[in-house]
Amino acid sequence: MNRFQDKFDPRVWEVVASIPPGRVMGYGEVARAAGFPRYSRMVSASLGRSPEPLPWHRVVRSNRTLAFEPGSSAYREQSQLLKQEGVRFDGLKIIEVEPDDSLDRILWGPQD
DNA sequence: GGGCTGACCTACT
DNA sequence: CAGTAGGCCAGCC
Repeated sequence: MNRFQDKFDPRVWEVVASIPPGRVMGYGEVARAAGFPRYSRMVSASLGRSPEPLPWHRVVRSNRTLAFEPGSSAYREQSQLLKQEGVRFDGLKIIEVEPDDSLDRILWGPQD
């Protein structure tokens, strides 16, 4: 009964909520992580119907571009939210900021 | 049942 | 690296 729930599946919710700030995941990646390979389209449908506020802006296409039409209000909103978290853009493509502890190491020393 | 749609993906050219 | 083609799955006529 591993079946995607109508409207919204809590497993998708958990996966999306677990994406740390400054990092992004593809729709397909989220689907796999939630246990539903090839359900990328359902992930997008779920995000729009989430009952709770989710960091939906951290979910992007597998090619590292946003899923909205460039210039649309949704696109601007998502890109702004991502930039606030330190994500950089090279035109339409996202330059994912590495988990980059390089700076942390300089400031705080090796974590280990 | 058949056909179209969508915040998609992979493979191939 | 960009563009195209075919595949995927649930929801709604």
